[in-house]
Order: sequence, then C-alpha cells, then structure tokens
Amino acid sequence: MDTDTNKEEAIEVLQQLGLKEYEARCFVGLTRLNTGTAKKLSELTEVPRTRIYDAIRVLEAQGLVEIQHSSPQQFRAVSLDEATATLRDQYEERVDRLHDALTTVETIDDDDESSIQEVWTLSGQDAIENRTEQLIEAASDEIVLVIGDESLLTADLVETLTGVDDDIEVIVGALTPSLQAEIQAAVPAATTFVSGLEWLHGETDTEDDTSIGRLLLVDRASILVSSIRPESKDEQAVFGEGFGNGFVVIARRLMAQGLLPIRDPNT
Amino acid sequence: MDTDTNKEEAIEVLQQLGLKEYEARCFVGLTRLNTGTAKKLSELTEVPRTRIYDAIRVLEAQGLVEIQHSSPQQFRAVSLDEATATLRDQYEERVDRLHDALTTVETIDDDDESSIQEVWTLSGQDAIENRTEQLIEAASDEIVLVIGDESLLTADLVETLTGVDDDIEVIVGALTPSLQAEIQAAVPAATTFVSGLEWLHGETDTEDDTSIGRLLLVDRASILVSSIRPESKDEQAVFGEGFGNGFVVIARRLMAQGLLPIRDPNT
DNA sequence: GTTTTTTGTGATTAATCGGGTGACAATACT
DNA sequence: AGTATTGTCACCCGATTAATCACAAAAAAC
Repeated sequence: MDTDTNKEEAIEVLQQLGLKEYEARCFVGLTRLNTGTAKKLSELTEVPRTRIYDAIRVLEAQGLVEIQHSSPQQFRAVSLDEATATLRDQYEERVDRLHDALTTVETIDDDDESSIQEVWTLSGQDAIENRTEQLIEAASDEIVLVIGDESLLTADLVETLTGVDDDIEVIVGALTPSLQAEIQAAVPAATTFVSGLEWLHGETDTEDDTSIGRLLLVDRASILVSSIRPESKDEQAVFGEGFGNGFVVIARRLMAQGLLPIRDPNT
Repeated sequence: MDTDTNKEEAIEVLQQLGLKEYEARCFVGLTRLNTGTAKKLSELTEVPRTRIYDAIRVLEAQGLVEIQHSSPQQFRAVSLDEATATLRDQYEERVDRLHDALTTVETIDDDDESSIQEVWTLSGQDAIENRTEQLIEAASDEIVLVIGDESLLTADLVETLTGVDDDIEVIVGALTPSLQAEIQAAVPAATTFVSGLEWLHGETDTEDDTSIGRLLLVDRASILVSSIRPESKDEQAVFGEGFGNGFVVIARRLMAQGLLPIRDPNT
C-alpha cells in the first residue's frame, strides 16, 4: 500500500527533476529489480516494451542506469546513494553555471524610480526564508521577528539569528509559550516574547483560512509579513522597504500601540 | 558581446533547471533591469508582451521574482544570491524526497543470476566519479588507480582517497609527471607512478579520438575503465565485478605483464 | 533444423504542451 | 473626450511525448 504511494511519489519527484514519465517509471522499476530486461521492466512499470530502450538510453546518459550489452540486454539502476549524489552534482553544476553567467551580465541602468510606497509580494517558503535571512544579515540596529509556525524555525534561520552582531537588538516573538521556549534556547542572545498577534488569524474574511507565517521588521525601515495556507503549505509574503513606506509606517504604528512589546523612541 | 553569450548561457541553464523559455528569458531580463513593467520586459527579452504575465506568475510562485501589484505592475528579480539559494533549496528538497520515497519502496526479490561475466557500462562524469568513490570506499586490500586527465582529479576524489584505511595499499598512476607530482602532494599516503598506458590512446581505430579517462582496480576483483571524448567532455565507463570476471582477469594479466608496476603475487 | 517466441529498431498516430498572435475590456494618461 | 497602455482570454501551430504497430534479427523450444 504505502510502498505504492511512495513509488508514485518517487516517479513524480523524478519528473520534477527533469525526467520524462517513462524514464521515471523505468528508474523506479529498476530500483525494485536488482537487474532486469526490457520485458520484465515493461511488465512491472507498464511502460510499452518497445519504448523501454529509449528511456533506458536517456537514463544511462544521465548516469542513473547501467547497461549490460548482452542479448537480451540487462539493465540495472545505480545504487540509491549514487543516484542522489549524481543528481545533486548535476544541479550544483547547473546552479554554479547560472551564477557565473549572471554575475557577468551587465545590468541596464534604468530610470530608477524607487517609489517610497513600494510593496512587493514574494512566494514560496524557500524564497521567503532566504529573503528573511538576507534582511537579518543586513540589519544594523534592531531585528524584530515574530514566528507563527514552528515549521518556520529552521536550522538555517537559527544560524542566521545567532550570527548577527552583538550590538544589534534581537527580539523574537512566538505565538505559543512552547515555541518561545524553543527559540530562547536556540538563540540565547535574543529577547523573546509571546506575541499578541493571534488576532491576525481568521481576520475579517471567515472563509479564508490563512494563518500568520512570519513578521519581520528590520531597523524599523523594512518589513516582511507572510501568511501560510495550512493545506497547501504555500507561503506568501508582502515586503516593504524604506522608512517612509506606508506599509512600514503601519507596522511602526502597530508597535507604538503596544501590539508588539517594543517602545518606539519617537513617541 | 561576451555579456550576450552569458545571457544565452543563463537562459539555457535556467531551462535545464526546469524553467520554460519565456520564464528563463524573463528572469534574465529582470536581472538586468532593476525593476520592470511588462512592456519594458517584453521589449528587452523579445517575449510577447501578453505572455509576460504568465511567465512572471510562474517565476513568482517559484520565489524567483517579486511583484508589485500596482498599475502597471512592476516586476523585480530577487537578488542573484537569493535566487541561487532558493534553487538549491528546491533541489535539495526534491532529492531528499526522492531518497525517502525510494528507500521505503520494497524491492522485488528476483531470480538473481549474478553471472560472473557481467560487464556494465555507465555514462557521465558525475556518475562515474560517484562510482569510483563508492568502489574506493568499499576496498579492503588494494586500490590501483590511473588518472588520465587532470580534470578528473577533483577535490572529492582526493578526499575519498585520503580517507581510506591505513592498511589498504593505495597506488595511483598518472599519464604525466606533473600530474603525478600533483597527486603525490594531494595524497601523501599513496604510492604514485607515471603510467605506461599511453598506448591506450589512439589504439587500432584511428578515427576514434577518445582518450583514456580513469582505470580503477580494487582488490583485484573489481575494475572500472573510462574513456573521454575530448570534444564533448562525455565520459563513458565499463565496469566489471568478481574475481573470475573475464574483464577483471584481463586487467590482472595486464598487470602481471608489467604494464602496471605492481607485482602479482600469483606469479 | 524448423518452428515459435523473444528482442531490438523504426516508423506512425494521437494527445499534450509550449511558443506565438490577435481580440478585447479595463485602466491609465493627455 | 480621446488615445495609449495594460491585463486577460482564447486561439493557432509546431514540437515534444505518450502510445501502438510493423518487422527483421536473434534466441529458445521443439
């Protein structure tokens, strides 16, 4: 049962990694068979026999399958560790090449109207986490971070938080006392608190079941707020920059009204 | 000029990483523009303006682009570091999911005829390097390795070689004295030599311009030989296992005849 | 040695996907 | 008001991919 859904999962992920359906099926089939011929593979994976050969050739070229050139040919998947290592290597290479290529692409200096009212949206947990870390690393005075879901407290984030300069005030809030304790333990240098932001949950729209993800305010000049749809695990963020940015101003007003436990020196 | 080929390279790599052509073009376009509208992007990238929106939405969902929901909408690429970090994260997650899914897929125990004459082929530099390291790590007595091209002496390989047990004899050959010196410096525990295998170059087939890549013999029971097409950088390997394997026997005979500078205890 | 099955290649069809274009209403600019 | 811009849809077409068939070479069975 479960092994069957895992099989499907593996096929799906392999396709996300760039393989075609037949190729993915063949590879998963071969990981279950120590060694197999086109016929056996075809029966097991329900890939038309005559197309097994094409699929295997592609897999072989990618370094995921070995071929024994006998008659009939025998196919064999490389070990799981070898396969994942090879895939990892491939993607590392590609990302590196991308990085190299783009660093040397000249940017077009454009009529750069950095409107002070910019509010940008950003999607995806990975991207938002990277942006969060980027902002934290750029802080010079104060970091206020509220974490709404324990799944967001990743090792990377903890590492980034512990790596900030001593003279930067780090204030981290959580929605629950247990999460607060966890944060305090992981980041001793931080001041932690339990946030009074529960009201952000089911707000006015009752049908919209999004819960708060993170809230980050850096140097009172940049803010990032994210929400999570619990079902799809999809995280979406809004992000504003600049001391005069309306969005940022609202966040400061919130703080001034004591919804976040920080004194605003301006009041 | 050069920045143009880099642009092309970036677009190509992004497609290898799973983006569609329009998406790749848009992302590269946005990295050159601090911020852009659909129209400007369309002019710069030659993507039809009406299709910019689709492409951007996909990019936004992947966390590579930010959107400012004004009118007209403004688009902005996340910083290069954020982009590569996000891509890396995504692929790590996928490879991990693949690993998890496949470890729990039950293998079908099959009439396992481990013929002693098996000779398998394997392609791709990454895959062959992984297999090389795998074999080295599994060695119990002796490792004989001949490296035919300095590009194959990667940091990973050096690490693997230095990590073997002390009681394993490590013999590494190179095709040139300079490469030998490099190896000896990187792996002090190894016995190095200059190989007498140059004859393997243009062998009988004169039209076939493949040069030797690596030759690995582990415990005199497993052998891997690879060749490289200098043009395409494509590495191909043959691999045999088992003391009685005909391929392995040939390799031992070669050694016995002094082509490799190791005494065969059987003679 | 002949028949029968298996094996590998190639060509062919059908469906899907991605690149490319135009119509059109809503919105912003003059 | 009028003009240009912007965003959404619907559509077309070429390329890719899933799926099937025809067939010759090779094994296997008899």
